[in-house]
Amino acid sequence: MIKKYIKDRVKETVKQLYRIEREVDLTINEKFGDFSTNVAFSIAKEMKKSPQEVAQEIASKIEKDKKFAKIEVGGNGFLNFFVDRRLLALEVEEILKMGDAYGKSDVGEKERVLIEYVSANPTGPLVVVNARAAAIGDSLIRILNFAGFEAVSEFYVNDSGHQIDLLEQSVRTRYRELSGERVQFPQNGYHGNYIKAIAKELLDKKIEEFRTYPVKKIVREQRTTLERFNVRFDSWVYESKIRDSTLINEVKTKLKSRDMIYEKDGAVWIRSSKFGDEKDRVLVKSNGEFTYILPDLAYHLNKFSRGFERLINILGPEHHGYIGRMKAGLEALGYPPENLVILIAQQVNLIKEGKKIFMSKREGEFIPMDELLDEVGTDATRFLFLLRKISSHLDFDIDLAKKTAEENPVYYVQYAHARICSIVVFAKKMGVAVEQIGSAEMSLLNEEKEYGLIKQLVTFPDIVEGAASNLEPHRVPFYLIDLATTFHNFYQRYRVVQDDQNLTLTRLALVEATRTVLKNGLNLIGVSAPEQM
RNA sequence: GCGCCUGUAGCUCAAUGGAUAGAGCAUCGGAUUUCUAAUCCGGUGGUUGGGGGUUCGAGUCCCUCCAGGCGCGCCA
Repeated sequence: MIKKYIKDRVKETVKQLYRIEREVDLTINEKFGDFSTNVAFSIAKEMKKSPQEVAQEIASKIEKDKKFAKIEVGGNGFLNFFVDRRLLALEVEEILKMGDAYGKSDVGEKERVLIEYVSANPTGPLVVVNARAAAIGDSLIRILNFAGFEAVSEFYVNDSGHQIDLLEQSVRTRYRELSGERVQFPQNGYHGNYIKAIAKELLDKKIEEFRTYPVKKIVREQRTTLERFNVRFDSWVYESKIRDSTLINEVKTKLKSRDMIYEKDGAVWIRSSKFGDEKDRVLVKSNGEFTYILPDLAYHLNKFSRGFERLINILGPEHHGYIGRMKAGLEALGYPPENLVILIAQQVNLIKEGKKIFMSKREGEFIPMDELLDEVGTDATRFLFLLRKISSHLDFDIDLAKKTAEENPVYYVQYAHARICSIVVFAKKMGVAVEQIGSAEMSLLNEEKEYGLIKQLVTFPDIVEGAASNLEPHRVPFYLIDLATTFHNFYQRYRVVQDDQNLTLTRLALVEATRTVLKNGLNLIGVSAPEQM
């Protein structure tokens, strides 16, 4: 907990000297000591002193602490800490002791968060774009829970409305065709082959159920695909249930009592423009049907009523217009809009044979997620999608993905893990008492590369915290690549298993700590940590 | 026309407002009698789309222009 120690020490000193509270961030930069902070800059402004002056004051105050070999003030005002080597080495013991729990924290303060993602219409198989949302959502859940939040995942099944009517008509038509009738295919119907397969199944089983049967089957298949992708939802909520409940009326009544709805042109409107939406929206069409807004508001109210403090929705870019509407709607109902966070996972352009593919589920042109998993694999696909910020647009060349599956950095990280496993196996074979690494003599660590590895390891908890509080899962795989690089470099330069038994045990402890962090990190992004490759 | 997202090395992408903008791929050159060469080391490669501003400090924030993507329905 050396980083925490430095942070606390600086915070405490700042408080004593200037009577103010400051958060302290530590960064690693090889050129400037072990850990650095820029805390003096912000204080300098308030105290009307120069950053160097402030940094010097803090440094002088801490200097007598034996835990630091040296504290330097950079020319511009950075504080650079040089940590006592023995202390750094002890961090390895800490990691081994914590094991699977290393990196966990309680920054989330048990905040109850619901993440809704994928939520694809039950009108066809999941496609490649869904994989991006799935990878992001599932990893966020894992990261948030590791960081002390209470995060739960949910899939909302839109099993009502226009698109389901179309699904029903499409299946019915194919069924009749198969029965030998000549029928016209519905306009805007779903053309995919899976529709014919379902119709065939119905015919074989002699079931004439064109609505609930296809929906159930498609949802079941979507779930199977997600499980293949290491994604499991805590709950599945059906739009039909929300519509049937008393919730819709509650929303209407509540809006009415707050004078948030009115009638115009035979339709019922919500005054969403009062809360920043571009314009008012229709809730009930003049033909009496609901638009999607009413059930969606009811659904979000339902989420809040289950005790969630923050709702996170992961949506595609074509839905960004939805943000203003939904927030305005919630505000009209008296809920603070900032409790709804909508993450737009930017689009995935599929490139095949150098050309962008126009994807339409309705026309039956799309690449199923299952095909991607067959060809690229779960680990590589997850890593590939997570290796980008949520807001970054992404051209996904499926041919290249297949071809470069072997060059995927995920294998680089996994290889580091497998390598360590094989070192341990080798050590055992050589008669090293591997089970005693817990009591290895850490002061035997003596090389800068060894300390460099430790410094990288102790950064992991910060990475998890940062990824959680900023909702940025990509920080984890990037960190893992860095860690693997540091490890491979160390491995190339120094032998772990060698003549000196004590040093062997010490280095085994170091690489085992590395393995622990690699494994914990891979687990956070739902990627496996193989013991051999 | 209005709104959201994006623009960083040849390509794909990083960089809580912090020190000399970093990785991978590609390319060029090296490393293994030893725990996995799916590895390591080094070289080449940049006016961070253009222009202004804010400040101790801007790839990051503000304004403006340019380019690309996506939205702007009583569809979801």
